[in-house]
Amino acid sequence: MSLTALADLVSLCKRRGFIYPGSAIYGGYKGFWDYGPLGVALKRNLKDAWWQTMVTDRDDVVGLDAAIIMNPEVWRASGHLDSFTDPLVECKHCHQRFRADEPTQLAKHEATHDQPPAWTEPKKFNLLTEVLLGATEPKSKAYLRGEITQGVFVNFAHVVASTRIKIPFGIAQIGKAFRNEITPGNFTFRSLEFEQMELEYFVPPDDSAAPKIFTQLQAQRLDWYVKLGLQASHLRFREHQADERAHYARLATDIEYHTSFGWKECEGIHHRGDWDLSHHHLTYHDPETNATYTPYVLETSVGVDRAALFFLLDAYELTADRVILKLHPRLAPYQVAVFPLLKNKPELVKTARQVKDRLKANFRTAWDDRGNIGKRYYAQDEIGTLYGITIDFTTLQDETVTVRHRDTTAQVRVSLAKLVDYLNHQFKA
RNA sequence: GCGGGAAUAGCUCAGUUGGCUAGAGCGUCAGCCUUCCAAGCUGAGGGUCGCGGGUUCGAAUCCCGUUUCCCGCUCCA
Repeated sequence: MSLTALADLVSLCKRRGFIYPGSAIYGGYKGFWDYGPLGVALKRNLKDAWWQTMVTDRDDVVGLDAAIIMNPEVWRASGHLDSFTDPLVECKHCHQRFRADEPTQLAKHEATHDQPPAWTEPKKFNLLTEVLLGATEPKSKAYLRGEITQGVFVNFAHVVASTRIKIPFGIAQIGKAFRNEITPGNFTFRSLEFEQMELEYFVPPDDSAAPKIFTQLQAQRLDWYVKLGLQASHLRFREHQADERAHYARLATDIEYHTSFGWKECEGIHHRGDWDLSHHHLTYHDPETNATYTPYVLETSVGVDRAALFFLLDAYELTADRVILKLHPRLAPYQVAVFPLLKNKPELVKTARQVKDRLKANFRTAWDDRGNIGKRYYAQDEIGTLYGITIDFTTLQDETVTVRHRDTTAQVRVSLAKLVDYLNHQFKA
């Protein structure tokens, strides 16, 4: 299957209310995006699915929601004030910019010029976003969190003390993070404000056991995407080489998705060792062995906006006569839509309303009575609604409705009494 | 930041060598029609032509500045 062109999706997202450019009426604002009615529904469904798998379904994981702004000392201890920077140099011949700390890339570029290499002095870009706090001068400088992870570490001892959870265990969190990216772009793929879903999993500092758990985590995470409908052939792992790992990582693997603009990272899985807890001077006391140690941390960090983008790209299908968004029932903004066959026949509209009211208790349900029936099918296909329920004149006689499937356009008649069961069965399959 | 392209209605665009009240199709809304796969009928609403300055009797159109978007390069959710 061909890859979805990003421009097609951007257009659909704006037109139908998934994602709009940020601050659009003032000309936009680079690196920021707003989610419309359908986009926020998709994103919420995605986060719910993740929380279900990573927290609710597990006995060894608890949730957390830490503050976005923390004591700046957190970022000093975590190493982000020093290491969360990209030293860049610019080639004086062609003005292209490169990371100063990647000699192989620099050498490769130097080879493309006949002239001797000429680089500008390295310039540091700290990715942390500064904020000024305080109602009166002088204000104090703080930072918007550059990753949500640190909120877990600073609460590690609280969670241990206030719950009865024991290592191995995890703390999960979903929330916004901010980075002064040098070049945002590719739609929502890289933006200055973005949302993350992360699990920090604490294990004993055992160098033979931890990598095994790390490997299991990789497999679990890949499986999550496939179960929610991403094509397995569009996903892959990419191991980080030693020289590209983040400052905290002992092992790092990305889950990447195949886009029209290349294989792009969706999720990072890191073996953070004891980097964070030891820098925050945190230890764990094992009540059974009476030992005290600094646990290792295995982390999985999903970019929610990236995942949403990739699910949209993967679901987008352009056929000869329609656009279909083949979203998984778990993720689609609407699961079903209810139509009166004709809107100028009050008895059809009244019955359709009753059906809609009944379904909305069980499913995310849309209503549409514009134009004609084909138009409504088209419009619902385009936003991923799985089933169209049409109330027609036969419904008034025998209490059956037409159920039309998004992907196949096949129709079956189902009795109103069995409709909820029928749909539940379809969504489970 | 550098190179290239662009900005006119919600979307896709037209707008002549500067010159009538800036247009079209689609979409939206209202009404009509329509007994299952959009693009039938009638009407309405919607734009200080990205923003700021300049030239001119007159600027969407010419000049300067600026912002934003798209493609490429470095940026590890």
